[in-house]
Amino acid sequence: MGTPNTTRRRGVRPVDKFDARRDQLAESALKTLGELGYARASLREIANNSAFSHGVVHYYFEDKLDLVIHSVRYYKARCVTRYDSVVADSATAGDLLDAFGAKLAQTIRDEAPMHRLWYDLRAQSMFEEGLRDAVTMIDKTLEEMIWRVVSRYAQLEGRPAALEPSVAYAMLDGLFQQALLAHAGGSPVAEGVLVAQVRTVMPLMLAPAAA
Amino acid sequence: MGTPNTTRRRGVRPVDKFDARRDQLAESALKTLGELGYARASLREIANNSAFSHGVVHYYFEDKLDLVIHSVRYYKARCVTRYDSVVADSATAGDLLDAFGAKLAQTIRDEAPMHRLWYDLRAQSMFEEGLRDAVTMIDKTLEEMIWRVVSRYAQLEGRPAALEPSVAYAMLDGLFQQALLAHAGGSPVAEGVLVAQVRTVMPLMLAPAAA
DNA sequence: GGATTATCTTGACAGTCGTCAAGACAGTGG
DNA sequence: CCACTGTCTTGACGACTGTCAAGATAATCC
Repeated sequence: MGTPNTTRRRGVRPVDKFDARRDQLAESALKTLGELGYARASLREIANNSAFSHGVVHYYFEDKLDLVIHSVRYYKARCVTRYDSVVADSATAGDLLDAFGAKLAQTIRDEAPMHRLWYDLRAQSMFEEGLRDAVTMIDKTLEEMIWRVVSRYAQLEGRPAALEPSVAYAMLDGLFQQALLAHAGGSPVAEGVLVAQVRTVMPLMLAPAAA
Repeated sequence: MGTPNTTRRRGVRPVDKFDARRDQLAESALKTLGELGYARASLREIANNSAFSHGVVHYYFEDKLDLVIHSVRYYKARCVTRYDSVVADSATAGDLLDAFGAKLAQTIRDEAPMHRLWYDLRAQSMFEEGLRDAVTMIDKTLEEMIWRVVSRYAQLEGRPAALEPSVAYAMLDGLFQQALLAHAGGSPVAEGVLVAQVRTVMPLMLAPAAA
């Protein structure tokens, strides 16, 4: 038997070969989790959708929670930069709204499974203590991601934002969630509706324009 | 063996004795579901928290989904009138905001398990086709419930609402969900924060006051 | 009261789950 | 070449799941 799972630390031989496998398993886990959700995605099914067998999971992870948390952290680390180009490349407030809307629509279209998994886990965290810390942390980084967009929008518009970051995030997240729900229900116009809604709501987040 | 479960129809003997037991089981199911969530609440555990044994569930319900859907429908039918007194009893816009905030805070405090269950089921509906119709329908009635508050608020304020019902609902639902998350995480101020946030956001939903 | 129905309990079924341990295999260092 | 360590597979365990069927109990009707 080799050394146990996550108690393994750098400094021993293969250094990051270990972490690379963890990420590889995380990738496969995300595929299955996005398909089936947290509760129905068994470790056997996750392993089946990978190059390995079901026993290997416990070689790289403490337990199912450890795998799931690592997986969603792994995903959100990439996902959190999704809107940075919107902030960087927009020269006017109108540009920003267009780019933001386009990215939101694309997210609904292309990454629906990942996001329904996120909402699943966030709800589970209210039941499962072990998920709470990771979820809270990720939610905070999402809030900061959204705030970069909103504050840049305020800057381009020349008016200060009138809402706190947490409020802006909660509102946009609510809209996004409804759109995802509609998309999951088969609505082909969910993304378009979301874009229009965001265009309506974003101006309300800034201090009123001087008359 | 008696007649099967839900294929039973009125017109036979006990008429509503059957439905009464269904509601009684739903009540017990809600207790367990609110405690454990959808995935971990087994039929045996639900029956244990009731006056009956685990086999009786299949006498009154087709399967687990049937029980869960009936339970959450049963709850939301009551819950959906929760804010009607806010609408009916408020004489001014300020009164309404106070009453609305107080009810929201009370809901977070007293009915947190029911609402985390609701968010759990709504997320599950994106994975489980069988939940989708019931969830969509309930979500619509919640939207209408919120809209009664918002439109009454607009009326008292003398300004028309500037948002569609779906947008108003999504925004407030997003705020409520964040508050519930914080409450579940142990924050003792979650309700108070929510009240303040709602006070900030509600005016933004109306057309700007004339200068 | 007896017969018939409705209701409820008990016990079992076929699966699935997370977890773990024993051993196979590969690669490396001596 | 041997020993050793890291990696992975296989098979098993106990527990739990939704579902169902057979029989006990209670209620109802003739």
